[in-house]
Amino acid sequence: MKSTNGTNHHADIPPDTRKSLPIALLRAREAVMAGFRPVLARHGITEQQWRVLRVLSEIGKPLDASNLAFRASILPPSLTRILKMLSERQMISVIRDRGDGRRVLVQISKGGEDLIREVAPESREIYADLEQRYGEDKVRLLLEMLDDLTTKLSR
Amino acid sequence: MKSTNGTNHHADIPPDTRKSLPIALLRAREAVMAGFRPVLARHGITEQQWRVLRVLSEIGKPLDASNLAFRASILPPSLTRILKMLSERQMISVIRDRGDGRRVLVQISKGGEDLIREVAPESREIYADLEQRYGEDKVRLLLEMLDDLTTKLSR
DNA sequence: TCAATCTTGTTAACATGTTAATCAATAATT
DNA sequence: AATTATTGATTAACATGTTAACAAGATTGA
Repeated sequence: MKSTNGTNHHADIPPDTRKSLPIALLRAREAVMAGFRPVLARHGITEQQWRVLRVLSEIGKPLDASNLAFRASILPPSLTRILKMLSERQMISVIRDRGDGRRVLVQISKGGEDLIREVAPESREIYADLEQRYGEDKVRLLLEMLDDLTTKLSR
Repeated sequence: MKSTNGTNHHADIPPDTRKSLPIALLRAREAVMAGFRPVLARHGITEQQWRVLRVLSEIGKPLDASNLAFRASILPPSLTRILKMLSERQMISVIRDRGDGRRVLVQISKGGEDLIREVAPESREIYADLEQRYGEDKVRLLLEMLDDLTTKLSR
């Protein structure tokens, strides 16, 4: 039994924060977003709103809220609030499903598409800089490992 | 120029969410925390409060708020609120620095240490299960890559 | 058919994230 | 010493995360 940092006299209970996967993921995400957030902020949009718009743009057709929430990795209660915002700002259109009165169908509108076209160049620039700093192949490998981890833990 | 998902007719603007590092990091973190959160919830504590307690326990001596915020990866405004909670629940003690009246010194107290001892076994169990599912060596490699990424982007 | 159940989305309540403004204490400058 | 600038922490304001409860529409089964 050995202590890894010299200051924790509880031995290995718990592992120190440098070896914590949740914290490492949080910090990495924070470091990545530090480059992106200013770009989005300049366009008056949050990271989550951006994710919603991107998913809708990729899909290209009306999507119900549950599916949208899943694809954008946003919880339903948050999505409800975000849809209200984006709808007021004319970036999306929200209508009730004719066949199933519970469902809400969301579609990107012209305002949203315009915003995406505005932000995309800057976004790609940031991402290119990231790949250049960290290594294009390492980014690919990291993505693969993260996806693998997510898959293996979701069962 | 090729489309990667068949539905995005904006070509490569922007890369689809499956290849997005921020989202991959978010999902991975979410998958990891899904196992961990119930444990903390059973003990009536949030993930961030747990991080604060762990850092204080590892350090083992009074720490000023700025340092604590940095080590726990929590922003100062959030930390202020968290310290108030933990202090009311007798998990930490907060005093002003004698030498520098601006600083606040935080130290874990008996209640906090007790909680850590309670949660630690379950925590290790979850982490062990994670390592077993994903692979011990892959966890190490992933931690290393994340740390590398964070470092390279923070300059 | 109709009551029980399930599903979808929303609301509620509280905690944290995020940025900007503020306040008090210290340090720096003249 | 008095003024100014900087620093550390807090407060404010708004957006999201998180869990639980809820409401309304759809399904099921007796």
